[in-house]
Amino acid sequence: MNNRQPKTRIQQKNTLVILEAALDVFSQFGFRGSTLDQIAKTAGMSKPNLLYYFASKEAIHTVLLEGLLETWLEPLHKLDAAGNPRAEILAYVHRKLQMSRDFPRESRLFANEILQGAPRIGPAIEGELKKLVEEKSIVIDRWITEGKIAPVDPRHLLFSIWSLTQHYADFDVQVRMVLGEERPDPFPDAEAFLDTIFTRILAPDQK
Amino acid sequence: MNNRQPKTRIQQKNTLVILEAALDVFSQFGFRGSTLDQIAKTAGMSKPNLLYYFASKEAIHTVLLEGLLETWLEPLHKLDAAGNPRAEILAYVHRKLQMSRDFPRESRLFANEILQGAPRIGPAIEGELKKLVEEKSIVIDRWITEGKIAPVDPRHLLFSIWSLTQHYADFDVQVRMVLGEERPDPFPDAEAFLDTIFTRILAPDQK
Amino acid sequence: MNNRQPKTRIQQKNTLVILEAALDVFSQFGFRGSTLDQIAKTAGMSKPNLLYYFASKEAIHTVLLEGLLETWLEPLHKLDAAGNPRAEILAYVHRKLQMSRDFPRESRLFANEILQGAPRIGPAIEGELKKLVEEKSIVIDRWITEGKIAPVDPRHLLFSIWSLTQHYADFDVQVRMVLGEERPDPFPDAEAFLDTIFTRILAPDQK
Amino acid sequence: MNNRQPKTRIQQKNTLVILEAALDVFSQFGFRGSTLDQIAKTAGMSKPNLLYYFASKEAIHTVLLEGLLETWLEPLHKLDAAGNPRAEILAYVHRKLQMSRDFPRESRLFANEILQGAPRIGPAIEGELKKLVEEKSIVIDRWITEGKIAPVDPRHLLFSIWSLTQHYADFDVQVRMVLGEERPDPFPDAEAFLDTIFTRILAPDQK
DNA sequence: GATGAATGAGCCTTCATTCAT
DNA sequence: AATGAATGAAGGCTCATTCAT
Repeated sequence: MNNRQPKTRIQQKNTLVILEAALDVFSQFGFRGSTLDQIAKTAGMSKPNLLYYFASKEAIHTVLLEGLLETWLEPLHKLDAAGNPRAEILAYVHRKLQMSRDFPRESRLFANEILQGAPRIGPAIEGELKKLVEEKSIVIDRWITEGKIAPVDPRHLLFSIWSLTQHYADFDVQVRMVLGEERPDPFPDAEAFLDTIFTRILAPDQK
Repeated sequence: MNNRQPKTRIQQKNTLVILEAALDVFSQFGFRGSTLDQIAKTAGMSKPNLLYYFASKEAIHTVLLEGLLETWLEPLHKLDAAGNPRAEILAYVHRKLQMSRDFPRESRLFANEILQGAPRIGPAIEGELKKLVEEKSIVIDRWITEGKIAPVDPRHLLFSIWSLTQHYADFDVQVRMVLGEERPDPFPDAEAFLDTIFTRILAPDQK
Repeated sequence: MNNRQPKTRIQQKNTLVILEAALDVFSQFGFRGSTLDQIAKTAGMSKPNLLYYFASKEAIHTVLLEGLLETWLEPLHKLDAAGNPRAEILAYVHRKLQMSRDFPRESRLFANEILQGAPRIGPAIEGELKKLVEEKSIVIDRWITEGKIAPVDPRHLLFSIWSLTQHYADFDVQVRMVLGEERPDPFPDAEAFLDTIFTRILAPDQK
Repeated sequence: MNNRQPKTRIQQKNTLVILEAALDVFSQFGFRGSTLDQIAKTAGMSKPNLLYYFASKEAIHTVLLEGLLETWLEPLHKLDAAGNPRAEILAYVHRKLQMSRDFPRESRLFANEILQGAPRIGPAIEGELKKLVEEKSIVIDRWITEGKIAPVDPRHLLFSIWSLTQHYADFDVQVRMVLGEERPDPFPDAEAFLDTIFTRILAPDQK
């Protein structure tokens, strides 16, 4: 069963069920800390049946990671050099925060991979991500030169967007524990907060 | 070896060597992804000897975590309600960034624990950390009321400090990969960047 | 599919294809070292389809073995008490060598079974084969008494014929490796050699 | 535990116990047909303890095979070009038969390896064994030229010695079944038989 | 007549832990 | 204070077999 394109409906369904379960487990415990038993149990399937659909534990993990970086890059791709600078950056912040809300497990899967030294996704980071960051940094630098936004290191600006938004996915448990149960959903406040601070950071007429 | 206070020098030394090695390993692979073999090898010790000093794998991990939150809270404790508001907050940012530079493994150990759902450190977060955040939030809120800093959600302000500074430890691999080898040390730029943005965020006379 | 007599042509064909593939695999790796996957792949068939034709892995093996001893005995059966003694024995040697050339896999299947302690074919050996050897030994002993061939232990004579001829099937790999690639077919030389030595062994007028 | 030279007595003992047990099992079922469970049980040890002494199933098998070819070649090495031709060859036959009697499992281990296509010992056969056979074939050819022994293909003569003697180890089960329980030890008769036939084969004054 | 789907049992190996020295 | 020796439990993966279609 190495077919890239599942044929029957049951195959499509089970492949998705497995990936869903694996995302649950890998995003929490990392590759080495996760077991096929956990994934199988979460997927409601026997362990050998898992391996009927994927060749190995590694193969499941690889499939999950393969789609990940692309998904991760996409919001940054949309940053439009021709658009309004501040609006563009704020929109990017919003998109990233939206992803943390909608795909927190993917964010944690990524965080786990990086924490472990990016053994699998490293090449893609040194390749595609680095290239994209350089492209967009040029755009941001131009915006600064044109006086559209306040001067700021474009690379670290991007890092700050990543860390601030992904924090609400990766450290979700901590955020909720600290906020307490009276504030069950941190995202509305987070969105307002990020809006405020990036507006201040980028406002061009400052000293 | 359940003694709280190691007696001989060699015991003290070995205890430290083990904790050092365990920090290396746990911070990279998480609790479940790490093995005693790895720790023993890193510590240059036999596996049974490890367990002569600590009762179990769990025990080593616990000792590491126990000291951790305290270390993590300390810079925030120092935030002085009587000091200059902006200077106090910027100093806190500096201290936290300094910790990311000097103790990146501790930061990753913490990140791993949170990613896994904070099974061990959860109570401390819901207890001490939450309480401290509430205290300091009151201080910050007062500063805002007094017009010393610009209005901002104090809790999310703290989250932003944590995420922005810890990012340089937890995602260090990614940061270095994206910056490339021409910028071998990201921290000086990071410090300047964080200084800039927090100055703008907190500047009181904005709209 | 427990029918002894396959009905349709396609059934007959597939049964043969499976036995052919199984012979390939079993003769090389023995019963326990062989897998249905290997056999199915060699047969160009799915594993469940294999088991549609044969009840189990064991069943395939049994069918192969059942026909085997009969095939193995047949050349000895032909040893004619009324024929010319030396010619009869030499003809038997020839027939056995011919079988090593034409059915090496069957020979190796047999060798594997014996090496493993003859768990399945044991009874047939203690029964039919033993009986046949005793019969023919009496014939050979008579020939010796009559001075037609030189005196020799008839049982060990038969063993020697078996070992010398089957060696060219069972140890084929070694024989070819030792002879090297300049002598691609060992059988012509083997035939001449066996002819020579058995002629000398049986020549009656020796001291 | 990859030390070539076991240090403690218990290590020496256990290493030997394991190799002994592994020889039992591998010689009967081949590499793939054997399980660590069988070996562990035979050795009276737990499976993990086996792997404390040897890195893997493969490693045990390798150690067994490594010593094997050397042991197998040694009797042929002793074939002395300066000795009495017929006596030398008969002595070689005796030595080989003696080995079949004393080390039948080693013989079967070798047979299994060859039957499976010599995947591990192949190189040694194409190397050392082939070279030795060529050397000794030259010696035998000289003996023939000098009229000391009857003309015969020297390579096939060696094959015949191997097959005739090893047969009493590899096919021991069959030999004993055919001879029945009245003749519990086939070796004395075998020795006499081989003596007789090789004497006749090599007698120089024949036509 | 054939195959996709599924699994209990087993296999090799690793792991945390224990015991004896 | 330290390590060689040992193991029950678990982990990833394979295998023969079954079931449904």
